[in-house]
Amino acid sequence: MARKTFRAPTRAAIVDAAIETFAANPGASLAEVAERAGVGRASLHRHFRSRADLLTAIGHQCIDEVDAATRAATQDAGSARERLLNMLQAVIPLGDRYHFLAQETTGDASLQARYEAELQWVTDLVEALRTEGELAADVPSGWVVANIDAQIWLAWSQVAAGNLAPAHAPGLVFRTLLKGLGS
Amino acid sequence: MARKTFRAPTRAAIVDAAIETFAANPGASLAEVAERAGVGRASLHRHFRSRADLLTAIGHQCIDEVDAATRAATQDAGSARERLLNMLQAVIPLGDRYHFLAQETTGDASLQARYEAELQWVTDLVEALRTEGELAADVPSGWVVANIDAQIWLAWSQVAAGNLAPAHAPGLVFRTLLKGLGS
DNA sequence: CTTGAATGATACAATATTGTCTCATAAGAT
DNA sequence: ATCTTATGAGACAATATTGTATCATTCAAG
Repeated sequence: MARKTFRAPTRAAIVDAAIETFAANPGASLAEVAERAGVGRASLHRHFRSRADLLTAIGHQCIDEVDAATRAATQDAGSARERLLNMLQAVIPLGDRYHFLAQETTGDASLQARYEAELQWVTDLVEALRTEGELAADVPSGWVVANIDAQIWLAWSQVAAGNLAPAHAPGLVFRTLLKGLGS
Repeated sequence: MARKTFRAPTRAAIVDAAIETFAANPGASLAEVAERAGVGRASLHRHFRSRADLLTAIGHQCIDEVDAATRAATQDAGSARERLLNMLQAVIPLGDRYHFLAQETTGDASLQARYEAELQWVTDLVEALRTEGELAADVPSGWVVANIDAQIWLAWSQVAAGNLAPAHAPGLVFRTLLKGLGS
């Protein structure tokens, strides 16, 4: 009963390890995941009946984290512009997590709904940016949304590869999105 | 789709089918590839000893195509700015091909060398852009290179998804890269 | 200390994939 | 027509992965 509260959160450890493992190689075996989690393969199957179960749990975990980080970072923002920058600062470090939201196609309906809600949040942000005159009129909103997604993932991978300082990443993405790379 | 020759040699047909198949699902089986190529699985193995062999052949084929398209499109360009736009026009339609260059990690040394040469071409282009004053001083060249890669793939996938008109894609990417999405 | 739940190790069956092989056949060239 | 070559179909072994089951052990709670 209360036992699980105090014991090491093996379930969460497995999900964490799975996110890291699958981020590096989506085709990785469950044995690799278990090893990375420091857990026997049998225990993994005790927590997650099947590979699909694990993938679904990963999806929910990722949305939980991204949701929480985004909400906390943007609630005090005044303008959409500020909301974008704060969101970038919060989400870029979660790049691997964030990537799952866009990449992994799961059969779970509730997960799909949550992902679309997340996408809608970004779409709303883009519309707010447009209303505030931050966006060029001839740039489609869908392109802006796609670019935000891509830049978050790109920045994370550049940071992970050691090509970009973590502190500089959000500002650089913000600048690239709104003003581009030109002089 | 018009890329497919209607009476291609078997080997080329297999490589084409493999590119399409693996672009959609990198973990696809060789049976799926053979079926898509309209070829028996045994024949596939006659042309390519192993899965790794096929992947290497795909890599070389992709670099061949991207190389040829890039060279043809940029040889008459006067400025680096023009070279960038011409390159985007040539390469974005090859998005699936292009993606392999960045994604598939192969053990083949010669392939690796060719990929790095391709990367160097882009790096040289970026340096030329900088020399011509097209880039902001505070934007690292590595970030520009990474952005060009990402935008090519993004534009291709948006076109493939029907969210972006093929004719608009290169201009939109060019504009996004240099001036961003802001007003 | 005793108990009960969770775990690791291991064996196991079921399945999918890979790569090799054989054989009969179709297509093309001479 | 004959010969050569590539092919498709299928059998086959080897391997990897998945999911289940068993058993001894650990560890914390009572």
